[in-house]
Amino acid sequence: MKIYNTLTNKKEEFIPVEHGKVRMYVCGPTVYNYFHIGNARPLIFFDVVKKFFEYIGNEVTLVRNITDIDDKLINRSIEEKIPVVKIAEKYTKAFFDDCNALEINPADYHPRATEYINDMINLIKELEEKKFAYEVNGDVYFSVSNSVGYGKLSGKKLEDLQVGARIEANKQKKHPADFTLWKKAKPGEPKWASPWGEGRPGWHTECVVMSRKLLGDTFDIHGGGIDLVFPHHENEIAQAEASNNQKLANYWMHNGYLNIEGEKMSKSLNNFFTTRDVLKKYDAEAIRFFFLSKHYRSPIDFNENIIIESSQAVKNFYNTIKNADYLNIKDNGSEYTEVHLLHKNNFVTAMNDDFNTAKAISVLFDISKAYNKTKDKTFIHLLIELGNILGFFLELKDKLSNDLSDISGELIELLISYRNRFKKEKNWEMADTIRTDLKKMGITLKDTPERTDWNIEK
RNA sequence: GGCGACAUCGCCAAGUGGUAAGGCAAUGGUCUGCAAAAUCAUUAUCCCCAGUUCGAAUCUGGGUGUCGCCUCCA
Repeated sequence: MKIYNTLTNKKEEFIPVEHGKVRMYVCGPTVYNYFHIGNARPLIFFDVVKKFFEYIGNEVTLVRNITDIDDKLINRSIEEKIPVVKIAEKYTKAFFDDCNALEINPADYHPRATEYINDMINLIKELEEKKFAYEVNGDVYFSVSNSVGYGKLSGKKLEDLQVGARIEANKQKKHPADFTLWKKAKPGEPKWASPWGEGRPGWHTECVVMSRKLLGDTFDIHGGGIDLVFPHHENEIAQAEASNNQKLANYWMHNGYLNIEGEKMSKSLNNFFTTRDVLKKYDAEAIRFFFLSKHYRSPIDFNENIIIESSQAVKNFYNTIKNADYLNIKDNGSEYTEVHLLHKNNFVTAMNDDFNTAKAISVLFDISKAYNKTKDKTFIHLLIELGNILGFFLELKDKLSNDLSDISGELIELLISYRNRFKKEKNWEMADTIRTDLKKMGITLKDTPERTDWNIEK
C-alpha cells in the first residue's frame, strides 16, 4: 500500500506504527455553519480510506474533532443573537445529520475542543516552560523562531513568510509568524480560567492535544484539506515536536479543493452550496460518485451537469443490480473463482496505489459489464462487496424496494396486470396509455421476458 | 515578491518511458409489439515550441493559460 505523504512530497510505502492497526486523525468542522459541498470531500474521502483499511484487514481508529470554540462561533453567536454554546449545539447536530444523509460512517471519536481545555492549558504551560511560548498581556504565543524545522510540511521558509503582507500586523508578537496558543477573553466572550488569566485556547493547539490523547504520541495518518497544510498542520507539528520531540504523525494526507467555476469554494468567498441543499436535489451516492471519480489530491470542479452525469452512472449500476433481481438471490455463499478474483485484485491494486478511487470505480464498471454478459450472479455479490468500500450500495434493500404503502403498491400491480392483459390481446394503445399515465406520476414500467418491473423515479 | 499545483475525446476522467482505461452524452446496428434495460460498433496522439531517447501524454528547457498557498477556511 502506497500513500502520498505531504511531509516528504512522495508516495511512500505505508507502514503503521502497530501492525494491523491504523490510527488516523482528520480535522473536523468548526461548527458555526452548515458545511458546504466542498467540506464534504474530506468527509467522504477519509470515510473511504477507513473502509478500505478495514477491508484489507486492519483495525482502524478514526478521530474527527469538533471545534466548538473559536472566533467564528463567537461572531456567529452575535449575528444570530444566541449563546455560543447553542450555536455549537445547533451546527454540531446539523453536521451529524448531514454526514448521515451522505452515508458517511461516524468516526470512532468525535472529541469536542471544549472538553479538553485543561489538557490544552497543560500543553501551553509545558511549551512556556520549554521557552517555546511567551505571554503578552494575557495572550500566549508560540515562538516559531525557537522551533527547529518550522515549515517542513508546507515547504515554507520563515524568511519568505515575512515578505507576505500581513493584513493586521500584531505588534505584540516577536515574530510575525508566531501564532496564538491562548487568547485573552474580551468582555462577554466565553472564557476559561488559566495561568494567564481568563481566555480560550487557539485552534492549532486543540488538534495536537486531542489527537495525542486519543491516538498516542505518534499516530499513523493525519488528514484534512490541503488548505490546512499551512498554517494549521504546520503549527500542530511545531507544538507537538517542541513538547516531546516526537513526530506527531507519520503520514500527512491532504485532499484537493472543490472549485466552483474555477475558483475555490469557501465560506470566506461566499460562493458555496451547503451539502444539505445539494442533497435536496441529488442523491448521496451521486455526490459520492462525483468525488470519487477523481483522484483525491486533484482539484475538482463542481457544477450541476457533472452531478447529473454522476447520477446517471450510479443509476446504471442499480440497473444491473435490479436486472439481477438481487433481492431474490437466494444463495449468498457463491465462491469467487479466478475471473472474479481478477477483478477484485484490480480493485485492490488501484486502491493500494494512493487510493486511486477513479480507477477502482472503473473496475466496478468492468464487473457490472461482466455480469450483464455472463449473468453470473457472483459478479453481483462482488460488485456490492467492493462498491461498499466506496460507500455505494449500502442501503440496497431500501433503494431496490419501492417504498409504498401496501395498498398503493397493490394498485400499481393491479394496473400492471390489466396492462398485461391488453398486451396479450395486442391492444397496444391501451397498454401504452397505462404505461404513459403511470410515467406521468413518476412510475416507470420495464417489461422483461418474465415480468414487468416498476420503479418510482425520484 | 516567495512557494506550489494543474492543462488528456463534446463533458468527466485514469494513465510517470513502449505506442491513449473507464464513465456520461452522441450516432448506427441487434433484441423487444413499442418503450426501457442489455448488447455490438463508431468517436482523441494527449495546450504550444524545442530537446533527450530506438521510442514520450509521460523526462528536460522555454512559452501560453488556469488555479492555489503565504490571513480564518476542508
